[in-house]
Amino acid sequence: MNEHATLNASVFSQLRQDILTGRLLPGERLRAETLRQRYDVGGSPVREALMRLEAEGFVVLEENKGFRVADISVAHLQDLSRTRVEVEGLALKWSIAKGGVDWESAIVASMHRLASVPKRLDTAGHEQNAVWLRYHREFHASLVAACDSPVLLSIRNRLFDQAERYVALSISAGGEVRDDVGEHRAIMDAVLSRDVEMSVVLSRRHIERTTQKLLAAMESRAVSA
Amino acid sequence: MNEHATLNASVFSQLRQDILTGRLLPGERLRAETLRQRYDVGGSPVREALMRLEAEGFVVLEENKGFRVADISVAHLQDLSRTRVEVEGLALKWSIAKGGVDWESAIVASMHRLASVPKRLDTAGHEQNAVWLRYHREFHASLVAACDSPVLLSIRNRLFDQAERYVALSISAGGEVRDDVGEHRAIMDAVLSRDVEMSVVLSRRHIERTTQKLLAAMESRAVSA
DNA sequence: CGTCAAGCGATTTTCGAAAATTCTTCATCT
DNA sequence: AGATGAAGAATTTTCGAAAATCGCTTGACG
Repeated sequence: MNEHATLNASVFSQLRQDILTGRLLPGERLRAETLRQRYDVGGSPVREALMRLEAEGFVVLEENKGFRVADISVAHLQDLSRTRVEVEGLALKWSIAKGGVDWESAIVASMHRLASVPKRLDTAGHEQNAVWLRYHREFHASLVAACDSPVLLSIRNRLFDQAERYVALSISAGGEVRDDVGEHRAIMDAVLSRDVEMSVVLSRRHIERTTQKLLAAMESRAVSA
Repeated sequence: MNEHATLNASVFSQLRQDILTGRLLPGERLRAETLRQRYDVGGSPVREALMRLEAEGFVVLEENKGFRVADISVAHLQDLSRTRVEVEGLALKWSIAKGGVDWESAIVASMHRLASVPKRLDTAGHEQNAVWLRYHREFHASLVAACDSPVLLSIRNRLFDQAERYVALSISAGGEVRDDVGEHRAIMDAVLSRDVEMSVVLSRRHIERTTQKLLAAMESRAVSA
């Protein structure tokens, strides 16, 4: 894809992806030598990538003791959820206020794409999970795309990614992800009819329900690796 | 202070401070060699610190072309402000809901400290400006300290720091900062009487008024260095 | 038997120099 | 004159090794 990118950037996105999709587990130690081999680069790019990820909250640095993948916890997921409900709601509100026709069509388009992914996901190939996750992210992104606030959007995206890590971990640990096409369509309808109140409520419920599933999944199996 | 910290951490906080207080100006180029001399360290700590600052939005990296101090703009300040009003309001709401007596006393204490700083600040020593800025930050932090949401708080802090950069730049460019003890006391009273509605409104007005002053200052003198 | 300290191996952190890239200058050609 | 492009300078990016730090083992001593 992006072949001419700098090594640091490449390691950054790979590492980020590996953490986000659960290929690197929460709490896992990130030894410099191991990572250098894994991505076939020197120490500097690795270290720089880790620093960026630390600022984004995907990685934790204990001084002179090295990096670890950020831990997950019930408390953190709940906190994330609470905050996300508010931020997503706000972004939705602003987006509805400012969105035009092209914004609407983009929503319809991404909804269509999301709905096109086959339903059974849990035990099906990782391939399809990845596709669904991508369309799902893009659908939700399209809803708030018109909010016209880079600051708010970057916050939203950060929170979304953090939450998606829990989803990915829950999937990769054998959990099934609900593909509530209906739920998404309801949100879309509310948004397209410019019903702020309803949109925010449905968005909140959507997030809260997902959180409930994730919490259940976390409690069922031992949380710690 | 923290003598045993790692070099990277030291450079990070110094660099951050230099940007936040306007010793390094928006858009200014950050050459590796210059910074190495300035902080008397090798290239690695500098680079790593810059990467972290980039993720925090204080620095911009153009690949293979180096780092620059993040630009400021009217649009960004307005966006920041709008977002901050909402986030700060939410944090206030949650804090009021959960705060106990110790939270209240901490607020009273920091209000007292803030009010103790002499009024005339503009042309007075940089020293006093720094003290006021610190007490000001601590006062506002104490208001939301009980919100019990690390996620929301970290967002709030990030936004606060970004906004403070505009304040510092406006001061260092010769502007005067209003020290509205009354305004702060009004917020405190509303918060301590657990009047969420009033607290949020006053908080909003406080932020918006500051923003107006900053915008005026930005337009009066040429924005670009 | 337990505690403490010294030493050793493993790991992180930092440096200095090599490799790669971008920017500048200047000569050449149309 | 203007455009083109190739050599050289400045700067960023990356590497590999040195320096510093941490954690553990081992052995001495109370």
